[in-house]
Amino acid sequence: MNDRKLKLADLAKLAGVSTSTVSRALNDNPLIKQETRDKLQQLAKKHNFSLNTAASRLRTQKTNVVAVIINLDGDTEQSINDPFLLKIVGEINLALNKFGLELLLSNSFMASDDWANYFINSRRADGIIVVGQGKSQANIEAAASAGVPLVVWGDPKTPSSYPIVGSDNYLGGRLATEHLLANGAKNILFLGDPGHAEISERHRGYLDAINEAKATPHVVSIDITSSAAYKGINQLLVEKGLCFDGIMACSDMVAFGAMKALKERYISIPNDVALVGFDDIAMADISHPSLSSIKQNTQRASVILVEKLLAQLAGQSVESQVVEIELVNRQSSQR
Amino acid sequence: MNDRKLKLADLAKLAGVSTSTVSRALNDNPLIKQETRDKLQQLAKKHNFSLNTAASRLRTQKTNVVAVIINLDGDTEQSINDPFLLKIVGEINLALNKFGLELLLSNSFMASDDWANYFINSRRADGIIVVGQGKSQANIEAAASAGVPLVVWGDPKTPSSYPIVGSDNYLGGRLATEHLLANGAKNILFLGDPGHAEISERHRGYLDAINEAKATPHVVSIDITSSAAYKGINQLLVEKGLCFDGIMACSDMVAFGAMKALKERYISIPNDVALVGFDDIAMADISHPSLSSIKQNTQRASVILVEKLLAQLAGQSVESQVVEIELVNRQSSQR
DNA sequence: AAGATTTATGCAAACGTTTGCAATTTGTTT
DNA sequence: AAACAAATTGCAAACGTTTGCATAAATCTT
Repeated sequence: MNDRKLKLADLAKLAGVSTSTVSRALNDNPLIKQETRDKLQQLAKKHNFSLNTAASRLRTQKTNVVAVIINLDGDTEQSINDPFLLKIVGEINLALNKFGLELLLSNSFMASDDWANYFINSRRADGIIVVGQGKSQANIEAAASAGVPLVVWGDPKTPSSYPIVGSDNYLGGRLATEHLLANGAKNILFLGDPGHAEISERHRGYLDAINEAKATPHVVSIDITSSAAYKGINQLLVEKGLCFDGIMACSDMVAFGAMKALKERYISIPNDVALVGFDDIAMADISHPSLSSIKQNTQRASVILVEKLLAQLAGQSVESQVVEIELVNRQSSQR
Repeated sequence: MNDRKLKLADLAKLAGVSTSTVSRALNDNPLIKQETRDKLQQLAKKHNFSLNTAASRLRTQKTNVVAVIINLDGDTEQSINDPFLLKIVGEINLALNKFGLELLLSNSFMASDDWANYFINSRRADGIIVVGQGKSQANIEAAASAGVPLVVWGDPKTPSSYPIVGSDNYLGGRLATEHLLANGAKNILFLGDPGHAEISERHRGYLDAINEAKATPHVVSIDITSSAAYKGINQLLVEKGLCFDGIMACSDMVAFGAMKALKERYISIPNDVALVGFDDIAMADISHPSLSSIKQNTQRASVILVEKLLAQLAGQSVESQVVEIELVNRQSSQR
């Protein structure tokens, strides 16, 4: 770094014009003659100039920043390490960049009660994307009705005053279960936590499919982590033996936990037990047997989340939206 | 939201004091009488007041924001989905929060050449944490010597003018290999890309261990993804048959790719081939067989990264640092 | 009890942009 | 060529904090 930081005024002096002109030129304002704009933009590039965002945010009252909050329930172990959550964050980041926005990441602020205030009132960000409804929707509802620009990744069918974007979890649960039934499974376990918003929908889908097939539902309610799944299936096997021949797991990580418990007892997947997961994380394809799963279109969902947030910031009213979902058929359910 | 946004001046009027007093009180400045401070802080809380960060950043020239850049090589497929990279980001976020800093996430800006300028000159962030050296260190070097406050997660033994924090990759490679040798493996493959900074160190460790044991090294050079590993091992098996009895994989994801190829051919792990990965991601524990791996202490590393960045911002000169590393012994290498 | 300290508060000038309005230049019409 | 319209630029006032310095109030000193 040669000299100290240039400001707009310095650049203006260098070019022999006013700061207003430079400001407008750099923002490509058509008020300024094209020729002047080009010249000034080149000059800026040459001197490695960039606007002071603090000043410009102060003046415009806009930040072009979106806060992304990973909303983990305090009482679950589903952690920041969950590959699916992190995948979503990655996708959201790309989507935001596409719109010229930046991503302020937060995973611990949801706990403090005034998170909305913290981000919005303080003008740290223009809006908030919450990843995951968890069990505590009241929290979000309060912020939304207080006027905080807010969109949520979660279950779009949850009634809410804020827009929720997410997969058709009901359909996902149904598809997975029907697929297991079609592959000859009769006693299908639902493995997950039906108290959790998104998962309760998957559970509904599971139940409907089971009932239509006149089969018997059986829910193993566990915390949504692989280790809880491992323990849960293990315990079930110990207590009741192999009393099932299919598992609909509420996430891929949960499915892997179950898979481990089964493999350890030499129970064949998919022959003895057929297995379908949810999320279609990278690992699903690389595990052995590969894991059939319900694929959520996170990429599309991320773009929609951002669009809805922008629309909301522009004063439009926005609705929840379902994004398509797809069964990816792999070895774990094939027979 | 009832009325429009409060500012410092409004709060001051409400309390019947000057804005200076309120400002100082909210920043817990000892110039202000304790009693007054308490009173004003309560008032602020009551009215849900928070400072406009744009204004305060403009005035103080500090943002308390750190930009985190995920540095992916353009030509590798090691993607934003790599669980390990994302895990690190999560840990860094926690570490930053601990110091009262915020995290601005970026995974696509490394491509544009003036990223440092973009973040620092524009006062979007006070400093930068780059996750991963990739193959393009020149890029970072240039920024660092231009005076950009910068720390890197990578291989600390790489000579550099900027501080690098990371695991003892050489030792990791050595430990993994020695462990395989101790478990009776004679022909151990190194699976990974020795052109990559961190991995080249692991490779060195591998080589030294192999040579000391008077064994023969064999490198399968692949892109560091599970699918490349899968294909690589598959191809090797097709062309030369089972010509090895141990694999040191340069990451867990790579190990899983290899594992799949082996399992598909009913090659037993660990009996026919012993396997050790690197990173110790969550999946290592839940796979079957569970994957032995070299565990990187990402939590500690993250704190150190932040501390070093802060020290650098305070004008101190900082050095690269190695964080401890540990072999986690699981089924995939046990015999 | 009056001066000398110490403690607590207020004044006002920055920080670097953006933008409504006024002023200037250029082009168009009669 | 004068009068008008359109295009281009500049002036100056915000945006909401923080902080050096000056001032006022309280405490101490002799």
